[in-house]
Formats: sequence, C-alpha cells, structure tokens
Amino acid sequence: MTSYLDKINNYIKSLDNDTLTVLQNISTDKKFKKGDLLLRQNEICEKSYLIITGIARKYYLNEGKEITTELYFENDLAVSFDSYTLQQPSREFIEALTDVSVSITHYQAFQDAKTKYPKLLALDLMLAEFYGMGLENRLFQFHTMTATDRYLEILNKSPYIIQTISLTIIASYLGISLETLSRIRAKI
Amino acid sequence: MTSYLDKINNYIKSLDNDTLTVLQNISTDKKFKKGDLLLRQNEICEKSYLIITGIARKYYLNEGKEITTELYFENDLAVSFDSYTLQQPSREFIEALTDVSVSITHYQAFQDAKTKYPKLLALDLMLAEFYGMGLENRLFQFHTMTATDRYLEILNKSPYIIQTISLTIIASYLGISLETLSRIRAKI
DNA sequence: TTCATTATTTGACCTAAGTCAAATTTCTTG
DNA sequence: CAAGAAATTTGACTTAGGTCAAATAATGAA
Repeated sequence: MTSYLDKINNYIKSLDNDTLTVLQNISTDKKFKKGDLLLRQNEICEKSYLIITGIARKYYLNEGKEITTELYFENDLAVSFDSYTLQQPSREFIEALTDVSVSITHYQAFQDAKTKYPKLLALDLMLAEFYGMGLENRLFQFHTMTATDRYLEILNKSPYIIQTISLTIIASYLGISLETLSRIRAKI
Repeated sequence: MTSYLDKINNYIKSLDNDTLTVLQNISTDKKFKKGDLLLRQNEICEKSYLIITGIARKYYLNEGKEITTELYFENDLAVSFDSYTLQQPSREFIEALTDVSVSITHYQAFQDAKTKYPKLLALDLMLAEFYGMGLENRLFQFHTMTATDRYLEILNKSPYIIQTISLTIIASYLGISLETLSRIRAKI
C-alpha cells in the first residue's frame, strides 16, 4: 500500500519539464544552523521550507510552555499552515533542531506560478490534503490513545525520532510533561 | 475582518457561468430524515454533502463511545475528509441530527470537472485549506484550553449549538464525558 | 580529565476529568 | 393528561497526567 506522500512524490516526478523548471526557478537553497529560527511567532510565513537535510520542528508557546506541533525530516515541507495560507502573523515558530539545509519557495511566487500552471495547483491541493489528513490523525490519536500508546507508536513507527530528538521536545509533541514521559519510559 | 469562508463563498459567486453550470450539473439535491446516516463507517465517502438546511454531524466510535468530530450547519460541506480524499473506507459516520436537505456532488464527477476547470481545482484547494485550518484550531484548543473554556467558547461563538444539539453530542464534540459537561454547566 | 551546564529521572502531592450508579427532569406519544 | 422513555444532573470514588522540587546522569568546553 503506497502512501499519499508517495503519490505526491510520484506526481512531482511525473511533471513536465516546463512545470518542473518553473518550480526550480522560484526556489532557492539555504542552510540554517542548529537552533536557528526559520520562522518566528508574529511573523508572516511568506516562505515554505522543503527540508533537504536535517531536522526541524514547529512549535508554539502556551503559558510559557512549548507545544511542538510538527517534526520535520528529509523531504518534509515546513510551513505554518494558517499563517502561510492567510498571509497573517504566525502563532508558531519553526526551529532547526540540527543544522539544516532547505529549499525555499516564496508564497507569492508560488501563487503566481499556480495561476499559470494548473499542475502546480493540483500539487498544492495534494499537499493541503496530506497536511489535513495528518492533522486528522493527530487529533484522532489524542482522542483515542493514552500518552503511553502515543509514545509506543512513535517508538514503533519512527524509532529514529527517539534517538535524535530530546525528550523535552518529544514530550511537548506528545502533549505531555517531560516528567510524565520519563515515567512512561521507566515503566516500559 | 472577513473570514476565509467568506472568501470561498465570494470566489464561488465570482465564477464564470460556464464553471458554475458544470458545478450545478454534477450536483443533485436530496433530503434526509432526522437520524438518517449519510455515510456509514467502512463505506467509501464517494459524495460530498453541502448542507442546504438542517444540522448534521460527523462522528466515530471508540470503545463503544461516540466522538463527534464536526458539526454541520447551513452552507457547511459534510465529508469524511480522508475517506473522500483517498477513496478508502471511512472510520466516521455522518448523521442527520435534524431533517436535512443537501446538495450532493459525486467524487469522481468533481475530479473530472477539476481537470477541465482549473477554477474548480482552486476552489477545492480553498476548501481543503479551510478544513485544515479548522483542524489546526481544534487541535490548538484541545492543547491550550480547559474543557470549561472550550464549552464557554461554543456558548459564546455559537449559542445556537447549545440550543439545538443534545448535551450528549456536545460533550462528545468537546471531548469530555456527558457528566463532566453537566458539571461544567452547573458551575457557570 | 574536570567542572559546569543541560538532560533526565524520581518523589510527593494535586487536579481535571472519567466511571458507575442512582436520582431527577424533560420529552413523547398513546 | 399520564406513563414510559430519553435526557440531564448529582454523588461517590478512581485515574491519568500535571506540578514543583530535588537527585542523578550525560555532555561538552576549557
């Protein structure tokens, strides 16, 4: 069973040269150091960041505590969805967790390209659908699974996450306190 | 400040006659009785339902309990997002909470229309973006607000919900037990 | 190496919300 | 209107996970 992400990547590969060239022309590469912020709270997310190498995360602050909403690895597309879509100030930060190399595409350039190349419009739709389904799954997990189950799921599906990312961040991604995560780990 | 939903509705109104006609041609009206299921678990969501009048909800079952994921009112578009997008069995039900009249569009007909009319593609993107942002907000609220706050928000933003929908369903939408909701109401 | 900083664990206690059962209240429908 | 059914509330008790503080470990720069 091939995932929707595979379908998207195949779609990109299948694009005609003309469209692919446009996509390349409106993208530039950039590197960030570990700890750098690709996007700050209250800034408008005017760029999308395709992660070439490294790890990043998106998070927001609530009552002084960080809540990590997404972890990004190779080939993931990092944006603050609502800020990007509405071009309004972001409530989220995007942070490089390791040194990171990205391919940047500007919002407006992509908007313009979409009007001329319906295939990019179709691509954007697929990306939005993919993001939406990811959110649905996350919501589903929060409703149906205990914190322990959610941790085990990560351990099972993405063991590299546990190896590469600090427990503080994993806890904030799981929506629990660091102490609770530590206790969950002790129990297993 | 005009909402994204307004933007979408304006976009639809601004469509050329040709595109609008296509949209109408692939849509049919239908009525459902209170309690009818527009979509069952494990069925593939092959249709989208634009609510003309009445109220509906989407929910799934978890350990015998219902979790309501979305409430639909006039002009809302009811679909099981992942089932519709991937054309795979749905984990959700869609149920008419009152007698309901809807405009139905078939998945495949819309897919076909999108390839010929990029404006429908753009519309679909907006709808997906709107749904995604709604999910983000819902997730955000679950992370940052207490059950009491979430109830107060509904009470404040959509008082008609409290008047028209049973507390059992509201509780399941808030992600809390009926008893907890009752206690929250007693406190206020 | 070593000291200091950062990350993780452990302990003691607290709180929001859940569960199960029973009591009320509110609707329906004959 | 009355009886039964459904919806809502209340009570007593449990539990997952939070908080704050202190104890260990692990890392990393001098």
